[in-house]
Amino acid sequence: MPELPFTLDQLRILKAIAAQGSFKKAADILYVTQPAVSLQIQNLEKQLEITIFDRGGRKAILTEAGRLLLEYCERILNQCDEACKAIEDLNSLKGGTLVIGASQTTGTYLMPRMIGLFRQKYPDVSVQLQVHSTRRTGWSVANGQIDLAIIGGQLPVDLENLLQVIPYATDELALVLPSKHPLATKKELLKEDLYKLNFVTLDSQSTTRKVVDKLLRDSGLDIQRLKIEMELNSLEAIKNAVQSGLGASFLPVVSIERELSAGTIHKAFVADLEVKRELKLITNPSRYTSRASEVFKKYILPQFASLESPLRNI
Amino acid sequence: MPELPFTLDQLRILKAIAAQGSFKKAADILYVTQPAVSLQIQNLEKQLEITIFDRGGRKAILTEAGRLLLEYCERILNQCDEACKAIEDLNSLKGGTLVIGASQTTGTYLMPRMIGLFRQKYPDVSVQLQVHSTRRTGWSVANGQIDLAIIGGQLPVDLENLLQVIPYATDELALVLPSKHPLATKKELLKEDLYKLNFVTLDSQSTTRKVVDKLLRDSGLDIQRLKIEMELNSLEAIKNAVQSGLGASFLPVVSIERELSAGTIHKAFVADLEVKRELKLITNPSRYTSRASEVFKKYILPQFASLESPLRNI
DNA sequence: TTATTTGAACAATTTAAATTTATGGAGACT
DNA sequence: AGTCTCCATAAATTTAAATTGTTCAAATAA
Repeated sequence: MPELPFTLDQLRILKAIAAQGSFKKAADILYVTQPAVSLQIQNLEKQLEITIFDRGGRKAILTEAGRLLLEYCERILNQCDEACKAIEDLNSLKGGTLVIGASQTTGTYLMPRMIGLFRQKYPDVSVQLQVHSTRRTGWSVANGQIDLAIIGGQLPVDLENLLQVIPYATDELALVLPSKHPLATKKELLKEDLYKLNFVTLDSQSTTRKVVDKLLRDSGLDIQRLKIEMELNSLEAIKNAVQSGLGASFLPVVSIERELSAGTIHKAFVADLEVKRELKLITNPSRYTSRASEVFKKYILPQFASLESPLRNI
Repeated sequence: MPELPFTLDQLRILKAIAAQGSFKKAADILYVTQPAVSLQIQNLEKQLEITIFDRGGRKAILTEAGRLLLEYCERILNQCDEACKAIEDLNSLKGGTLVIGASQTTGTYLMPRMIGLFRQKYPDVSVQLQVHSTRRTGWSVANGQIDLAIIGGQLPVDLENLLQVIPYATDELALVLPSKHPLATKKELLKEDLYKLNFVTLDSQSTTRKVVDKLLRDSGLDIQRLKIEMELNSLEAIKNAVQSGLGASFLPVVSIERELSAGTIHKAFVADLEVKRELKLITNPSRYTSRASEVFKKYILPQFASLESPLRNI
């Protein structure tokens, strides 16, 4: 109801006249006819109940009220230009924020590399990485706090239906032993051998632990018979424990690349046992996808995706 | 040429939706229908090539780009409101500037009182007083540097036609003597007595001086025979000179009110001689008249105008 | 001076844009 | 499921703005 007493077009015209000192020249610059300019200024004067220009002589000269209005006019138009520029920057990825979610594993070992690559190409987009449980990450994606996320665990069914879940990569969980362990010399272990090992595991709440337990059970192992030396809540801590000879563990291969090449840890093969989990990309299809998110999904993720991932076929 | 990518109305709608969290509620508040709101936002999104709202759920939620735009939006709309307020203040005389011109005499003795009265009623209007020669004042009024002026001299003819000249008041130029002067005792002087006096006058360039000379000449006096003791360029200086007994002078009565009542100066009457000049109000009819100027002319000036002035009949 | 030019105002017509009415579809609440 | 709310869409109407053509006044030039 509180009608605005002027339009941006009118302000633009006002500015042009003030700059040119003439209605006609302003009209030429704005690519309209002179009467259009006259009318708009007349409307402006009528609505504000002021006289803006002295049109007596050859030049149009601002009145006091006109000068006052012009000041605001310039400020307003400047703000408009700035707003446009900001929006353009956002569109061309020269600004904005990308919020990525990840589980402990991917957040620690995969994301830093991806984000590095992204920031190299778009240094003006700030990226935020949120490492949380699969469950919490799922909810954050659902309500828009996170643009996209990669998870390794299973989503609650309600979220599963709400979100777009795309298979992204296979994360192998390798059995690792201290490099000086007696069994480290064997080329291939048997499942039975596992019962002889002392395990250092993640705590039983963690998604990764649950996944490992399930896969071992599925392959016919009795996980109750496995000896658990200790439970830790950090992969790094487990790695250190294994390297110190405290026991064996199932760890994501991405997390032990460096230790393997340094030879400080041993990766064992177990016959007829593959402990693998699917990493999945989750997004919220019912929400706006930012340009940054779009680009990340299209150009960054595929470079790290496994060959079978749908993301490869873009 | 560079078309604006949005209108103030669109920004207003954007703000309302953001505040209400709903297209419909925003429409209600703005007293338009819901489709009008939807269409405008769609136009905005199309023109800026961004998505502004996530319309999935029950609430309309801003996207990142939307939040960015909203920031600017609020700033712009605030500036608009401020501009309106400033203009309103100007209209209601809660702001603005009034520039008044005056000659030495009126500027010194009359204007301060008038301006005081004006400022008492409209303390928010700043008033500027410019004391200049009649000629220069006339030109300033002509080209709009001065809103209105009161002059005592004769304008050049070209200006006379260009400007509106209204008789304002009669300024009597009284013959004043040192109070101890021998002739100060006489009830009435004769014109002949003037030749016996030593005069302290304004310098010959001043308008007041010219007016006095002309009037004396018109009344049959030979101004060559008048003895001029000295020429000063300030009325105050002349007053002091007269009080010190250095000579006589013709001074505007308005400038010696205080001295007369204090008895430090003597006002003499000369038979068959009236030295009076017309003070005139000049304005520029072809220029915009500010509200302040209007009010000053209408309500302040008449209180000091002589009975015959047209200003009285308002 | 008169003639010519230039800039702004005015009126009527055309063109464009925004709003409304009416309707359909998707999600949320009972 | 059924209903309700909210937003999108389409066609029609209303409203506003731009253009064309013309007049008028002031400034410039002959």
